[in-house]
Formats: sequence, C-alpha cells, structure tokens
Amino acid sequence: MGNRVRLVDVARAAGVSQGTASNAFGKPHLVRDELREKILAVAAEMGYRGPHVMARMLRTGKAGALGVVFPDNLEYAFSDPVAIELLRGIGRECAHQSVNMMIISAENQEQAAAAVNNAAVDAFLVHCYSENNAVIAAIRRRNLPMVGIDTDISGATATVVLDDYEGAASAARHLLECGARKFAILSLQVDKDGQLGLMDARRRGAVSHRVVRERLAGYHAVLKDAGIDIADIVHVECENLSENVRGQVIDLMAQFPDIDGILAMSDVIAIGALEALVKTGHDVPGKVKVIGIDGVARGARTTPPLTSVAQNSVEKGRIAAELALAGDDIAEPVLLKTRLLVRASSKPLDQG
Amino acid sequence: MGNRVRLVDVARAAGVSQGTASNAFGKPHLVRDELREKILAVAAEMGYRGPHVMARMLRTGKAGALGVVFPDNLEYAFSDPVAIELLRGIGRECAHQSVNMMIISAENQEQAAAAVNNAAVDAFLVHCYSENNAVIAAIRRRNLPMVGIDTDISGATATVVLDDYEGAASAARHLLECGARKFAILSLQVDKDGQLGLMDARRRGAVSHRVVRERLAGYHAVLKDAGIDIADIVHVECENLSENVRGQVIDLMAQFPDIDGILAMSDVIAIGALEALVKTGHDVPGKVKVIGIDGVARGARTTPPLTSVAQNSVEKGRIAAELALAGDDIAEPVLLKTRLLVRASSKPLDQG
DNA sequence: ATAATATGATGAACCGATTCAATAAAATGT
DNA sequence: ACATTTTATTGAATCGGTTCATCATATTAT
Repeated sequence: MGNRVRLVDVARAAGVSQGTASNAFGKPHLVRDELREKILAVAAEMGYRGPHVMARMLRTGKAGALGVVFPDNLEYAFSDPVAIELLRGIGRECAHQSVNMMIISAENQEQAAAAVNNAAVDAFLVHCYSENNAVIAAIRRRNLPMVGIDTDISGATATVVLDDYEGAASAARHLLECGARKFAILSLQVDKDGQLGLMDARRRGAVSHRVVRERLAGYHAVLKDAGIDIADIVHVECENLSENVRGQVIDLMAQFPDIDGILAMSDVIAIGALEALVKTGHDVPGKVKVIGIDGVARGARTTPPLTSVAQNSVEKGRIAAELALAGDDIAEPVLLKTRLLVRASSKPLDQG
Repeated sequence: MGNRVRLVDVARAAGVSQGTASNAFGKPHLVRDELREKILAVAAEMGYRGPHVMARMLRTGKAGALGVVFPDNLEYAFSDPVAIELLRGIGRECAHQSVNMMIISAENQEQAAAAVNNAAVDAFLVHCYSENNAVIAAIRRRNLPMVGIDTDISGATATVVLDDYEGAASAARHLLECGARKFAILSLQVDKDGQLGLMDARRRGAVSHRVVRERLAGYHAVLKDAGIDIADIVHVECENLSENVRGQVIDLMAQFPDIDGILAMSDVIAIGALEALVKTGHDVPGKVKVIGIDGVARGARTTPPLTSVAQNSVEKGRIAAELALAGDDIAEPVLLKTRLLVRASSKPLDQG
C-alpha cells in the first residue's frame, strides 16, 4: 500500500515545481490553462485527493470554521427552541461566508475547555456562559475573536444581547395595563448550583447572569413605578423546561392564590405555567394573566395562546456570527430590540 | 509586536530539547515532574498559548472532529424536529468521545462540496443525501469513514437506517384495524425537483430516496394483502412543513371526500393534515384516521393527539456517530426498530 | 560488583501544504 | 528597435508541532 500521494509527488510527475502545482489547485488563474489541466490530469491519474486540509491550515493560519460554544450540556442547546433559532442564524451566516460551524461539545466544563483547546477554528461564539469559567478562560487563552451572545464577558471582541431590560419592562407594563396587581416573576436559573424555588432578596441581589439581572431590573423598575412594593412580588427560580415548571406553578398558586400576573423570563417557562394554570382550573386570562419572553413558535399554539415579548433569535445568531468572523473589536454591545406580541394569555380576544 | 511564541522558543528558554517541551504538554508522564513544571512555568511566563492546534493536527493526522453533512440547506436541519433529535444524539456521542462536531453548511451543492473539502474532520456523517451528488462525491474523495443515516449510499463505511418498511407496514396495519378502507398516502418529497401534489404510478416507481421507497413499499404490501388496489390509493407528494401541507390536504379531501385513512410519511406532514382536517370540520378519528411516522414530541399536543410510528432519532444519531468515529467497515445496515404509538387521531380514546 | 532494566532527555526527521522574492519569457508602448 | 510592463514559473523558506531511534543516567536484580 503506497502512502498518500502528496502535492510534491504530483509536481514531480507533472514536471513542474511544487509551487506551480499548488497554484494549479489553489490559484488557478496564476497557471497557464494548458499546464494547469495537465497537472490536474496527472493528479487525477495518481489518485491525488487534493491539498491536505490540515497542512493548508497550518500554512495559511485559517481554519475556515467558527466555533460555537454552548452552555454545559449540548443536549440543552438542541432542545431549547431559542437556542435552535440561534443556531439557525449562525448557520445561515456561516453558509453565506463559506465557513463551517464547529459545535464545541463536552460532558463537563473541564472537557469543554479541552475541546476549546483542540478546536481548529478562526473565532468563537459563546452563548450564555458566566464570566468565571474554565471554558471562557480557555477561549481567552486561544486569543481568537470571541463574541458573546446574551452575555457580557469581559474581553469579548463583541457582544450581542437582547435589550433585556426594556423587554422585561414592556412585559410588566403590559400586564399592568391588563389589570394585574399581584405579581409572580418566574425567573430563569441564576446559577448552575441547581437551586430552584422561591428566591429571597439576597439571592436576587447577587445575580451574575446578565439576562436574569437585566430582566429582573426591567420588571422591577416598571412595577415599582406603578406603586408596587418589590417585596410583595413572589420570585421563583425555575428550570427552563416546561414540564418541570408545572409542579412549581401549582405549588405557587396554592401558596399565593391572589397572584394575578405572571411574568415569565422565557416562553418555555411561561408555557409550563400556562399548562399548570389551565390544568388546575385557573381562568387565564380572566383571573391570571401570563406573559413570556422570546416569542417562540409554540406559543402560538398553546391554549390559550401565549402573550410574549418576542425577539428575533435567528437574526441575533446571524449578527453574532458575522461579528465573530469579521473579528473587529466593538466595544459597545449590539442591542437587539424586542416586540410585544399580544395573545390570549394576557387579554381576552374581544378586548382588543 | 513579537510573533507568536512557539514551542521551540519555550524549549530554548527552558534549556531543554523541543521534544521534551512537547512531552511536557502532551505526554506529561514522560517528563520528570520537576522539569515539567519548570517548562510550564517558562511557557506561562513567555505567554505561550499551548501547542498550535493545526500544527498538531498536521503531524498527528487527527482532527478531533466529526463532520455532519445535512441536505442542501442547513436551516431545514435546524427546524425539522427529527433532524434536531438526530443532532442531539450525535452531540451526545461526540461529547462522550471528546470530539467536536463540525456542521458542514452551505447555500448550494457546489459550496457544500467545497465545504466538505475544507473540513478538518476524521469522519463524515451524512443524513439523507441521494447517491448522485456533488457533495457525496466530495466526501468519497476525502477517503474518510462515512456513515449514512437514513440513506444507503454505496461506499459508506456503515449505514444506520430505520426499519422503514416495517414501520410503514405497521402504520397501514393499524389504520386497517381501525376500519379505514380508502387511503391517502402523504409522501415525503421524492426528489429535489420541487414537484408536489398527486403522484402518478410512474413517479412512484422511480423513487431513488430510500426512506420514501421503503415506506411506500411497506404501506403497499399491507394494503395489497388486505385486498386494496394500489391504484385506488391517492398518493400526494408533500413538503415536510406542516403549514404547507394544510392547503394540499384541504384540496385532497375536496377531491376525494371518501378518504378515511391518511398515512403520512412524517409527523410534520401528519400534523399539517390533522390541522387541515380539523379546520375544515372533518371528524378525526370518526370519519378519517390519521397516522404519522417519527413520534415527535409535538404529536402529543395536537388536537386530537397524533397516532404515530415512533422512532428513536436521538439514538439513531448517537449510533451513527459512534460508528463513524470507530471507522470500521460494516457491510450490513444497522436497522432500528419502530414502535406504534396509538393516540386519538386513529382511535377514539374510550375504544381501547 | 556487574549485568539488566527502567526512566528521562535529545535532536533530527517529518507531517503537506502555501508563499514570495527572484527570474525568465512574452506582450505592450513609444 | 529598445525600454517597460505583464504573465508564468521556480525553489527554498516557512507554518509549529510530534515522534522515534538513540544515548545517558539511575535503579534493580543476581
């Protein structure tokens, strides 16, 4: 079994220099047509498989791939509808720029950091990682462009985030307009510590996760302005998984039966809440109004359909990919706007 | 600005050979603890970022990544629930083996072929590509392990497929048991030519796409056995997108009002059909019974809930990834079993 | 004390391309 | 006809590591 045919072998067989042979493949316009065809023919005859990808990478320093790093477990990324939209957007831009997408996957942080070290990519995209993290540290060490999505990691080349504050504020504003006065906030998880359930003021005060921090602030600002005491708001930390939210919301309503406005930090959570309320016979939106954030497709099909603060996650992913591949430093975070999407979970249909 | 610090620089500064410096990073057990720590310290001090990924790849010949190739546009892959499950399974195995996932994306076949050529991967996974295709040709030329999912490409290292024939047969059997006699088969697209709507016998006879061919054969075998003339079955080619199926099904029922059994080749199609039927006031399952294939999560939430022939797509992806990374030639396709999932779209709940 | 083995370190070869300054030949301008 | 520009080709340097046969030293066995 002969070894792999190399470019130098082709060059020799075709009677040209290695440089010319290289150009025949990579820069065809630099080689006379006739000669190029001859080289290609010789190559084909010898069973040459084309320039070796890794050798080319080493020499050019370009990997032709964008690294996409998702939070701890990848399975989550492929089950959360918002993450999938993000991936679609990233994929769209990658395809457009003829770059491949490298999904950095691992079972734990340590392995993820190793995966980052072994990834042949030109830039990294990081979705929702907290600052102090072995993975982020590994990415930093690579010294490649790094764009944060929904997170403001220091040292990022650029950052793309939702206008979480204003989005949350508009959600609160909407429920106030719908007449809600006693609120529950169903928060995304603040930390990877797995703690769930009621959040006391101390836990609320020490939120490092940008998305949660901003949304909380947005809700609070509006409600406070409306004369509502923050201490009267029930805060519950939820897993971002509809099925697991249901039980929490049933308990919640049993403990605080006068709640009439539910602000959920994601549609997935809101849908779980909606299902729990309907199942336990609460009148939505008659007695309780529910609003989520994200505007996922499934929200249009729940009963009742879910009101939400919609974002364009596909575009968010696309922009982030574009910035990462460009590699330019952009100090100011790119802020994406939200759009209020009123459906029946907050307002009866006939009411406007 | 000094250039990148190289391993050789570290070695020199630490007063050791390059080989030893290399071992300090890659094979720590081969270097005396004390010395290794010194090398690492020198490296840290010099700002060495660790071994260069591409150089290591070139030397070792290992890319540490699995290439995943999806059909023409990637957006589809990230919107089809079955494809996403597949990706989850692939991701799971990749994480388990500490390998990254390279998603090969492109806007058209030509670019996809180029993307394949530029992908630094150790193996390829191909989902649902037809045989005669520039992309497949490009993968073949790479001469790397190539595993086909739901497709039987010649020259594949291994192939993982659903038992489509038996799955479809069990669907037909079920609807017969439920009393259906006049059938419509809603087929997945046979070709990339974009042709939709009624399929004549000639088009049905020349199906190259394995999934469609096998499922069609499974349906037909059972129905023929039950004394049904294949010519009496209405065949409709549908896009795999619920919204776009609705109109087709409305037309279908207008043209053939006596249809009482709908065999859909995917749940996405079945859900579109279900929505159309309910919207136009057809009694499901009273007058018309509907069954899909796949067993996607959303099928549990439709009204009525969708009966389906379920498959385990996550596991399918996982197995395929495992085979690709192993790289062993396996002649016989790995055949995955289906499981009938009876819900209300085929049988009233009280009926058993 | 000597031979046999284990452990640690060395240094050159190699992985397979791309690039670029230098040169030769051909085309164009005056 | 001569100077200038354009086009093609060459060959050596370079990208940055890993590997492995070889040698030096330290440890264990007899």
